[in-house]
Amino acid sequence: MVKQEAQREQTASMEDYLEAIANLGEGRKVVRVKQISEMLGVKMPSVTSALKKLSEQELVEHERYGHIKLTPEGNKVARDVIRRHKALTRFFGQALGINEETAEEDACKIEHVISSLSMERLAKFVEFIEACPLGSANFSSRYEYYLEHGELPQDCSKRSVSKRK
Amino acid sequence: MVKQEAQREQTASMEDYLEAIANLGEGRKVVRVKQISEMLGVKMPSVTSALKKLSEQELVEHERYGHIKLTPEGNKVARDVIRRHKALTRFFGQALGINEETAEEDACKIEHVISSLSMERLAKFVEFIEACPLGSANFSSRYEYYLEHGELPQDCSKRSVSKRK
DNA sequence: TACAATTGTTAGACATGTCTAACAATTATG
DNA sequence: CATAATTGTTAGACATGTCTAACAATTGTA
Repeated sequence: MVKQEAQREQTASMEDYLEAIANLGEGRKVVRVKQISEMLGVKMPSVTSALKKLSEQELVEHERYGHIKLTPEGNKVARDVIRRHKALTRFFGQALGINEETAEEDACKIEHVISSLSMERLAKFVEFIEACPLGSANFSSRYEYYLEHGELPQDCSKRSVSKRK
Repeated sequence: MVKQEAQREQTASMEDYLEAIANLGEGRKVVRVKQISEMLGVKMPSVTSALKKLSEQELVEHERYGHIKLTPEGNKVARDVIRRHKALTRFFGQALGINEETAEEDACKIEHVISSLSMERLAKFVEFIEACPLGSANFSSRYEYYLEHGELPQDCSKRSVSKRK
């Protein structure tokens, strides 16, 4: 029994390659196998092999020893990965206050597995946090208090509940 | 060159097996290969094969045609996966308002890749949202307004900015 | 321009995790 | 309790994606 879905979806690996090529190619810069391999932490033969697969799917143009370039379709996929990546990085960085390096790492993993629905909501969430100074200020200051002290700030209850440690 | 790290980390697959065994074994219920295979959507030989690997690592006790049980170490790993799973489900469900099914799916994927730092923060975030009625009420009502209307509620700015579409 | 250094490719090994087909053990039932 | 149904295992194919080793092309430079 063979999967008969559209087969349009990429694996995490292939998405990584597309993303790397897009990022390296910003501003019409020439993209090299070596750069991709360094960016992704794999050896050059892995890149060559990935480029072959992506060429067959017409997501990448690549000729032996020659140029590497995303096709319009490949670019579309890459842009989408990058969009998810950025939103996730912002979420972990801004909203959760995670350090940049960890935020990046998590974004790199999660970008490949999160559903589009959750992705949209997360993006909206970040937009909201960043755009709504009052809501977010109240929110984040209380949240930070909670993070630091491990208990809720006093103004957190509707009634002035006496519950203190 | 061989990786020389502690080799303690499990793959997503192996974590899934451990998690399934823990869930199926709740309340001392007998765990069967068939159940695991159904729960994870794989065929039985895949389960047998996974059990073999997990036995070698002493995370699972399994004898041919016999009982399947987590070792204390295996249980520890499984509990940790389940903890992440639950926190993520709550985050997507409660905080982002995602439907249960999608929240589950995303949790199942992300639980295997998220860093412990982000995991802790996310859990705290959910705790906060759920525990701080005032902060969260203000926050979520504004957030929901934003989700529904696509623009910020009027009380969102510090100054009464005129910026309306 | 010839040679050296660098970059890229090919071939093939290997690890992981899945599957199907065939067989074996266990369990249920007439 | 004998046989059928179910459950589980083994063997081995296959897909993905990585690697090393060897070789080939390109580029830089004396």
